[in-house]
Amino acid sequence: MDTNFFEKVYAVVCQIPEGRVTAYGAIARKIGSPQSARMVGWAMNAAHTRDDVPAHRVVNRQGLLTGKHHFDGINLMQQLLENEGVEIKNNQVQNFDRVFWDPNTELS
DNA sequence: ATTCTGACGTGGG
DNA sequence: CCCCACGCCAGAA
Repeated sequence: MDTNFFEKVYAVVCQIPEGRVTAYGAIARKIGSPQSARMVGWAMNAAHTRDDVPAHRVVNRQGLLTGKHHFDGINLMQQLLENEGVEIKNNQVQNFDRVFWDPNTELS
């Protein structure tokens, strides 16, 4: 929470454009800990209480909505993404390559 | 203080 | 191609 690590994660996640998704590893890489992808997920867990952090836009490397179970409803994450124009099928982001937003590439 | 687990990712067998 | 193990850091029991 107070740790700068979470702040970094929030900063990146918060910058994810609407209708786009990113991966935990991509964020981890951006903040300087490419192998700490787990922490990114953990940070999201804490972030899920914050409205400022669109945790629903963060999926795993496969494009799977792995964290959907942590949301209020199992469909909430998918609903939010679909609402933004992201097509989801069977917990998987369709056209993942197209909607994928890499903070290292797009954000610099 | 110690131990385990966790919304991942990569590498090796 | 499928399965297993390791690494990373932080928080909770």
